Order: sequence, then C-alpha cells, then structure tokens
Amino acid sequence: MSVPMTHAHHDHGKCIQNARLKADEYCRDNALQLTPVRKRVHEILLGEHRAMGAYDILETLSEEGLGSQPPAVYRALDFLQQHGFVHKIERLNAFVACSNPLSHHTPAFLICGTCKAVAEETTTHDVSALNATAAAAGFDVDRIVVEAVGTCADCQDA
Amino acid sequence: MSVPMTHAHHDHGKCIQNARLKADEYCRDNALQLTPVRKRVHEILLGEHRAMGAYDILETLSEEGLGSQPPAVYRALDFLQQHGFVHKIERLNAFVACSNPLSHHTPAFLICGTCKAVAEETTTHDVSALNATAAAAGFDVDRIVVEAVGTCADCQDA
DNA sequence: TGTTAGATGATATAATATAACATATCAACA
DNA sequence: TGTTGATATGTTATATTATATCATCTAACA
Repeated sequence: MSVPMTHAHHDHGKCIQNARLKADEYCRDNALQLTPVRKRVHEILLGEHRAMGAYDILETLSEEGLGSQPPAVYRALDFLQQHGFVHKIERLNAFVACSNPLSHHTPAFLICGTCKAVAEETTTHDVSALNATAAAAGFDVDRIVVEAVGTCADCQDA
Repeated sequence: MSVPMTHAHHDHGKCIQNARLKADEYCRDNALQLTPVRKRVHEILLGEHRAMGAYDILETLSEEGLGSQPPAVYRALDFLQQHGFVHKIERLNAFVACSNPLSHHTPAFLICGTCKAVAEETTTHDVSALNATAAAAGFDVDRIVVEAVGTCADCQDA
C-alpha cells in the first residue's frame, strides 16, 4: 500500500515536510504564486491526512485571518487541484492533500466510510483498460476518478 | 462499448421497455413497492439516457403532480439506487438509469463534460486489482466508483 | 379493529458551490 | 513615471444539492 491509513504507520512530520517543499519548489520553478492562503490550505490538508470539507478548511482560515468567505477557500483549492497538490474526493464532496505530488498519476482512493480516512493508491493497469474502452468508443478522456468506499482496518477492529 | 453514447446508435425504445419490465418483475418478485413516483423517476431517467440532477427530475414530477418537494425525488432515487436501477454520478451530483440492471456489476462511466451524456461500461479486471490492493491493506470495500470525464465522439466532431 | 410497516406530504434548513463585481498588488514596459 | 495588464483577493449575494423532522396516509394483517 503506498500510503497507510493512519498516522501511526508513517512519519507524518516528514511526509508533510516533503510535500510542502515540493510545492514550494514547483511553484518557484514555474512562476506560480504559492500565496499565504494557498500555502495554508495545503498545510491544513496535509496535517489532517483525511478528507476535509471546504467549509471545515474555511473555518480554520477564518480563525487565522486568512479569509472568511467561501470563494477564498474554493479558489485556493482550485489552484492546488490544478497543480496536483490536492485531490477532490467526489464521493464526499471533500478534499485531500495528494500524497504523491508531481507524478501525474491517476490516483485511486480507499475511503473509510466510518472515520473518513483516505488512502491514496496508485492505479495500475486498471486505468489503461478503461482508456482502451474509451478510445474504442471515440471518447477522449480527460480525467479518471476511482474511489472505493468501505471500512478501513482500524474501524473494522473497533 | 456496451452502451452507445447517443440515441441514434441503439433502439432506445426497446432499451427503455426492457429496463421497465425488469424493474416491474424484480419488484413484484421481491415484494417491493414500485410506486408511481418511483416508476416515473425511473422512466424519466431512462428517457433521457444521460445524467440528470435531482431538481431537474423534480421539475417534471412536479408538473405531473407526483410531488413537489425535494424529499420526494431523493427518496425515489434512494430506492432505485438501492435496488440497482439507478446510479449516481458522483462527479456531476446527478443520476442515470442503469443500463444493465440486476447484474450486480461495478460500473464505470464515461461522462461527456460537454453534453453530459453518460455511457456505462462494465469494468473488467481493473476493479479486481483495486480490490486486491485494498485487501492487502485490510480495507473492506463496499462499493467502487469509476468515472472518466472527457469528451464524447459527437462533441469532438462538433 | 387496532397495530404496524412502508410510503408520502410538508416545512424547514443544512451543506456545498459559484456568479459577479470591486479592489489590490505588482511587474513589465511605453 | 505612469500606465497597463495579469493575477490574486475581498465582498455580497445567490445558486445548487441534500437532509432532518414530524405529520399523515394506506394497505396488510394479527
């Protein structure tokens, strides 16, 4: 599994630090503005390591004086998604930090319906199979979403 | 491709008729109530052959005196989803009639971002790959959502 | 006939997301 | 220097999607 479900299974601090550095570097190299709001939204998501609703994020931003209205957070999320630092979990209308940024992958998510933890997997041949079907139909694929909803190991135990 | 993107490519009337009969039969056999609202919602979705928002469906229901408030349509949709006659397209917060009901499949959808047409594919080994990964992580999968967003052949031509 | 289970009616509100327009910042360049 | 253009943010309002809650109805059946 590329990313464990819980914090206990990996060095969370290191993982966050790494993601932050990658974002910094990428934005510098590509003349993108990693503004305070954008940076902070990224950090908040990295810190949680699970799917968060836009309004949950907004609450934190608001407390910190970084914006109090929905557009603030949605704009930051758009930016982060666009550049691959954040994924939207369609099933939950919520967002997670990408655990493997800058790799242009098609992610698959394991979403725990109980605790909302989200594990990001890298898809393998599955996507190419769908791509082939699509191509046969003359369908031009932009983006593929793969989401599995279920129960994570921790929640099964409990 | 299991289902063409447009009406022109298949006998739409037959396809609708078949789906209706299956629903009738299944509900009769399982002592489920295929009430007028439920039946009508199913028909509306079958007739469109693309993803529709709950409030679009509600508008039609309302005109026909079958219910004027959101719960009416959401309840019908819940019922139809639960029994496999309708799928929710998470990406669009919209609903489509299942094109292959009663087969307990894990569908994959090709969603045209332009015309909202939705083609339902049957997934192949892709899902089992994800299931294997999930199992390795001790994750118990309930349901898998596979959605590809892009442009259908018709919209590319135009 | 009373009870119950499933369905619907009705009211209210929650949760998610965007439109539209104003303002600010800052770098490029005439 | 001052203007312009591109990008980001502020602000107000509203659109869109979805659910909670409680009342009522109806048919089956003990």
